[in-house]
Amino acid sequence: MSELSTVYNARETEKEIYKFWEDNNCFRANAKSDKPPYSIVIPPPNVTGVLHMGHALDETLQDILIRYKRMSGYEALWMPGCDHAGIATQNVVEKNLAKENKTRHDLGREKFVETTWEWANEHKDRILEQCKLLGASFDLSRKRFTLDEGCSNAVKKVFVDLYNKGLIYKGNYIVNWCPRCQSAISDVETNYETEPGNLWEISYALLDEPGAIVIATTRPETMFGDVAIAVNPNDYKYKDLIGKTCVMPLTGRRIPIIGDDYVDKSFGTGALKITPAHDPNDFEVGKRHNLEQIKVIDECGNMMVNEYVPPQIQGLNRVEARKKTVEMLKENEVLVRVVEHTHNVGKCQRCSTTIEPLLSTQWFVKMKPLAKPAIEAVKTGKIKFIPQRWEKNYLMWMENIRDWCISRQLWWGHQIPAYYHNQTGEMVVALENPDPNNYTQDKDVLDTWFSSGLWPFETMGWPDTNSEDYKKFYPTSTLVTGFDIIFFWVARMITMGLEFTNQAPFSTVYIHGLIRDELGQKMSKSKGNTIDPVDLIEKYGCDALRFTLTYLCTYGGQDIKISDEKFEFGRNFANKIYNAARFVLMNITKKDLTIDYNNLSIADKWILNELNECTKLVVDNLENFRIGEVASILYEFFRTKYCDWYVELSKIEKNEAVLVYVLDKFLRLLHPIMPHITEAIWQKMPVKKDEIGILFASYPTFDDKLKFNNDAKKMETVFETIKALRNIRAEFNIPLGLKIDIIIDNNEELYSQIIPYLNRLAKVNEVRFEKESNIKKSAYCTVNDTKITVPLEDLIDLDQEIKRQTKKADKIKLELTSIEKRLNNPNFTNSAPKDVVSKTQEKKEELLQELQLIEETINKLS
RNA sequence: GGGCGUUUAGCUCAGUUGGUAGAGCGCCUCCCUUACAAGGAGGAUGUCGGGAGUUCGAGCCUCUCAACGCCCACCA
Repeated sequence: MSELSTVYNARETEKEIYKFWEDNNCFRANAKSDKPPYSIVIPPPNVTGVLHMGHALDETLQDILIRYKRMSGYEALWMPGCDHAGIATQNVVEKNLAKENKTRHDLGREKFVETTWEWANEHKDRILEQCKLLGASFDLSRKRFTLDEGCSNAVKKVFVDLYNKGLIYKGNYIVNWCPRCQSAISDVETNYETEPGNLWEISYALLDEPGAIVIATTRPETMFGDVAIAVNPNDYKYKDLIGKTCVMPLTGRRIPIIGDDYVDKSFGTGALKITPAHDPNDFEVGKRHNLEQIKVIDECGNMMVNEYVPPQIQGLNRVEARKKTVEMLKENEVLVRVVEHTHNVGKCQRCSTTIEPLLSTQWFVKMKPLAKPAIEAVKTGKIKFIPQRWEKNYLMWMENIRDWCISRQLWWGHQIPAYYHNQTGEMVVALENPDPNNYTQDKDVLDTWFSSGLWPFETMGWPDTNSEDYKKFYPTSTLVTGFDIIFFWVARMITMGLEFTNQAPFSTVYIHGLIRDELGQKMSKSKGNTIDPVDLIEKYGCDALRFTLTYLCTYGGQDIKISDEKFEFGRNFANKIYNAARFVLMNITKKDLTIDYNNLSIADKWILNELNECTKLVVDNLENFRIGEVASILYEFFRTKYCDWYVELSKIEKNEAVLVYVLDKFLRLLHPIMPHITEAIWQKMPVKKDEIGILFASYPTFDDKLKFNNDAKKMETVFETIKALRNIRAEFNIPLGLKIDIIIDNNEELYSQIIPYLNRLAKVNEVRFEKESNIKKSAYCTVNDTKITVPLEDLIDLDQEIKRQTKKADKIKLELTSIEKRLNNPNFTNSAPKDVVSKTQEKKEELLQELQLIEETINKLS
């Protein structure tokens, strides 16, 4: 903190402070500590990732919880790390190769993986380094990578165990195939987009008799893989055709007409071509009817070269193939009509390429048995979602879960620990290759989410359940993430955690909203609407970024709309704190700053009471993950209570011990949200410090000895009075230089104590206590049961004052009417709780009294 | 098709067991009062999306309608 500048230099301070924490190893958790554990594992950012606003929010919230618990007597561990991000990383490296006109096949698998490791090692720390700019207090000495040795061992063990339990199997099924990634992807990695398309109606002639059956399809090129035409058995139009045979146009292949309930009579023509090798539903129908599976599109998205595909179409890519097929159908006059039809098309989440449903041999996890305990854990409350509504979402997905396709035809990732005998083809699933000379490992790697599903325990040393970290920090406490990866990640961690550690991997899942731009749109590079958190940090400071995000983060987990300017809010607050602290510290003259509880002014008691109330609220809200509320409570307390009133009052009469005490506690309360500025100021505080930094200082809690409710109430009266007098000054344009006299008709004991406050804060000259004042040319204000007269002579326009008072009276009358209506209603007085009734009664009396005072005033003026 | 969310001051949004509304930004007036103009003082602004119901009393609970958004399913 410079003594000169009135503007807080956030970046300079933040860099200095973060370095101080790092140099002192402040974030290193001690597995041998006696303190109770509190642990969070970071949602591992992709190694390809660059810090974005989503991370900024997610990391900030985790850091707040970690710092809060660290100050509250817990051994807090925040486990950092990165995800190897199979497809994403492989894409990046392949793109780099493409620049040299090479493909991964030019390098070969071994060399390619080596190259990818090089790239990963170079970039592995990039995003975690960026997280440091956010003030993250994670323990980098424990940093992990989902592809490191420990994680690899965990993955192998889990795979082998699941296989041995019969929960992993290899099978031939329809998968979502991305022709660009050249890999199968899972259902959750497939997004559906609505696209305009056509419904082509094609006529298949009946065999050996006149007539034809017309089917409708959105993918005519797959017709060559047809093995049947299906109709609904209850469809009178087609009923009689079941069992007959028809002839496929263009190829002349004969296929049966079958009946199946799956067919929707009302859609299209009511007749459906069955292509089991290229459509998941057709696959099921095909199985029910023991039909052949004919693959006609290959893994590159090209039409296959085989006897099923007409020569003109063989080898064409699927787009050209469709065109050509339609053309040929037209020529053969079997294209009945083309109907425009918008439909949903599966896209690869990574590269947006249209998915090709494809028959393929893949590895799957049988999810139903694994899901069961994972459902129970949430239903019984072992795991709680905040906000709770996400539980429903999670349960719905888990209850309808389908098997998880875990094999990927990539080179970057955990290679599947299945080994095939070179001669016999016999398969062995084991931790190690049983005999490298005779067995070859499965070529496929595992879905990235397979290893991240183990993240909470693989990072803690599992499968070594005796490791210190595992014993101390597992299960973890809270998981913080956005709702977009509940299925991808959270659900899988829960299933895997329960299966392999017999414990829920965390007890609370705190789900926050997503960051969006001002218009509520998702931020994306292609839209060009991204805001770079690093830029914001440079411009406004990290604490400002954190505070603003936190303030905007509501309990309901609503998405957060941001724009650059919104962060001025946090910056301004930081600046305010800096200046207030500077002022307080500049004015400390005493060595002994112990509070003398026998010698406190009502102002002192008021601020201590307010601090205490604020503390209670902050702690309650932190415990309940109402973090946005915490930010707003602290903002309100500091600005409107501490700065606007207490510090102002201290210019008149100060209690240095209380000034410092409140600032100290406030800094501690705020530290989890704004760690740097609070640390920087705290280091300069003249309080006894047992700890190296505020990050280890004890978090304040509610304290009975700070309860001063009565004095606090009196002080509120004082503030009311000052505000009322200021209001008079403003309304009658009384220049600040011109002091006013006031006449007070009541409550002399209190008012005589606060004359200096009135002098300074309302520019009052003389205070007189008189029951009756006869000075007509006055402005009036009432505070509770007290009338205050401000003689103004020529400064006052009496008509204006009458208007002012009448307006007030009207407002009170309006409120009185409503209150009286309530009180006169026997239903209210009988059925409402007694304290509500008595409070209403009190309110009525107060209003009546005030109204009386005002009416007297009006009468006098008129 | 199923589920969820949102609708409150010009804008962005709070509002925790139902007791008649708040903040930030913006706006108007005044003030460079020696911590802070990234500040201070004062002020204006709302039939709480529409309708119905429960209740003594509804922004909050129930039903219904509407608009916008999201998720799941993927009827060729």
